[in-house]
Amino acid sequence: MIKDYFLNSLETALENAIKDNKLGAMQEYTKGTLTVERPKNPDFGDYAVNVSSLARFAKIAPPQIADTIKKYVNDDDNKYTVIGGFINFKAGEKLLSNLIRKIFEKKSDFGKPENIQPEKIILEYISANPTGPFHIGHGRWAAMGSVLANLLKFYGHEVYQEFYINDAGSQIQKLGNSLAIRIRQELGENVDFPTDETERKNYYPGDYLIPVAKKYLQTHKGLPEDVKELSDFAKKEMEDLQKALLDNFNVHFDNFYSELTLHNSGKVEECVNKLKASGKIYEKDGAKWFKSSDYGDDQDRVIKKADGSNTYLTADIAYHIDKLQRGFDRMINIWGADHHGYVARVKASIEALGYDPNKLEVLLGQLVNLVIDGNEVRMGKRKNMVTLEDLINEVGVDSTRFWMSMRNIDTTLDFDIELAKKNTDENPIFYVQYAHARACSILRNVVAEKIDTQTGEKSSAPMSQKDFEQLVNGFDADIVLPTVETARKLILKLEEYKSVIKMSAETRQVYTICRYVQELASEFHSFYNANRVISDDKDMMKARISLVWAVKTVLHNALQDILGVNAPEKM
RNA sequence: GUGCUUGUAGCUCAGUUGGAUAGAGCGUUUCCCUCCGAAGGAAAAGGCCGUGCGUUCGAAUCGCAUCAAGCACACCA
Repeated sequence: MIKDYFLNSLETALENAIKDNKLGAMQEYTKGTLTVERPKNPDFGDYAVNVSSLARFAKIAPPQIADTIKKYVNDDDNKYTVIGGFINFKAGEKLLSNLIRKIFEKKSDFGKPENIQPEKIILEYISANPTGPFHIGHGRWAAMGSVLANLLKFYGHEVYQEFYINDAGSQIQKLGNSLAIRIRQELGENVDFPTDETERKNYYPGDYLIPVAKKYLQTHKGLPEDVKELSDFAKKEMEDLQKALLDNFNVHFDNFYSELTLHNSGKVEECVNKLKASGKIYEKDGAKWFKSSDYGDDQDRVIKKADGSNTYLTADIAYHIDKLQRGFDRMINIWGADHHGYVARVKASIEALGYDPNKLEVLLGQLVNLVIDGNEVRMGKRKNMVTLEDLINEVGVDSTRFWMSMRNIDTTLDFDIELAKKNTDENPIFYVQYAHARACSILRNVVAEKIDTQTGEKSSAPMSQKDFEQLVNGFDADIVLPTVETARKLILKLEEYKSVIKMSAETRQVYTICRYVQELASEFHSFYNANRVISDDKDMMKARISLVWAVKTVLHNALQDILGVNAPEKM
């Protein structure tokens, strides 16, 4: 790639200069000191290296170092200029056109790194209670998680996506009790949820259990003797609902892991025993405590309550140990920021049980605010609850996925419903999809008969289908040469794709892909407005068609394969 | 009170790991279709990078302090 080529060229020049002893005491210099950046001012060039970082080794002023290195560069195809301590690089036509050839060669693999250490990763996200519908906050984890999974897979890792179902504990009983009330209401009884606030907390008074009650009565006469039967019924219904929604949202898990099976299999008890054996458990006030403070947690945690039951943490420890025992190299969890206090204690338990706590990587995500009519509506309050399903129905799958992924995970996300619905450039996903559709449209017109709207006269297509296929399948780098100068910025943006993928995958920040795709679309729209693709100049036309095809390919890859949204050919 | 996250243009946010004159989009103003999708493009205006010290050749970026916002501090899950 262009960037690597430039860096390589400078590094060899530098090494040769050192060999000739032109740069003073460079013993401490190690390869990798030089980094390539984009110059702020495009007049300087396409890429630049600041040699100031070498000054502390060489004890020579940066401009002089730059001059010396430049003298050792042996490359006539590209332009090197020195300004102050910077060596600027302007790629020659050959290098630019080769980049386009690369896209033609690699197609959907363009941007994939050549040699990375593949890891076996288990990615856990959403992990909600099966006690109700998803809210919009879950939507952020769903979108980000599935995009991250796509990204890491594309990057070369093996990714296993898992959803941990919190189906044990008191909330399931609450669910059953709530369903019981809904069923009695269906049977005509005059009952309702308690109005007293503290008592009401023992129920889920949302409307969503009404259809579940109706469904239950289709196969059952009335209330069962044991409320557990209702709990199980409602739980199953909620899980099915959640799974169906995820499917519709283009989020696909490899496994749904039930917390309950963890308890029933004895794995939780086993875990408690192992912790005991490690000597990190003590008793206080009738409960058993894990000395997590020995491993950096700010206080110790209860592992077994005074009544003999396990805490949520205990199960979660067992769950993470189970992941490790299944042989994963790395565990990545996406958790809401409200769980941040939880990270230290889980890591502590992993370490106490003899595993490497660094294998667990927790991505803490800030929450989502809904913006309606320009006003922020804070989520979390029950009365403001908007379900993910409502949101998707309102703004669509693609827009929801994109909006949920487009911000840094560390910042609270303002989801503006009105904007996300718009079919204009105010809505970034639309802008990007439009660029793709426009590229497709041009490629269609290239091989289509032209009809004059005034006279109705038909004229032959600018290019035959056969010639077009030949162009796309047997690409020759020289073809694109005539348009390289006019498309410099666009080609450089295509070049950037690989490093965006790399950075995004390594920092687990998926929003950079969303940004990139907007920037590429923007460069493409500019190019389109400045240059006619279809023209009588056959060489120029071929060159520009190749370029449009390359842009379309990269947009398509990023949209469909990574972001999991449509790359429409028409809209 | 303690911990985590965030303060950058009127609004929403980037800032490639410390480098050249601080960057986009929206909004505002002006211009661009006889012609491949104007659902687009070109340009202008708009900044004490929350505040104050410090670290060094050099800070939006690192450190300390401080102010403001959000979240969390259970034998709940």
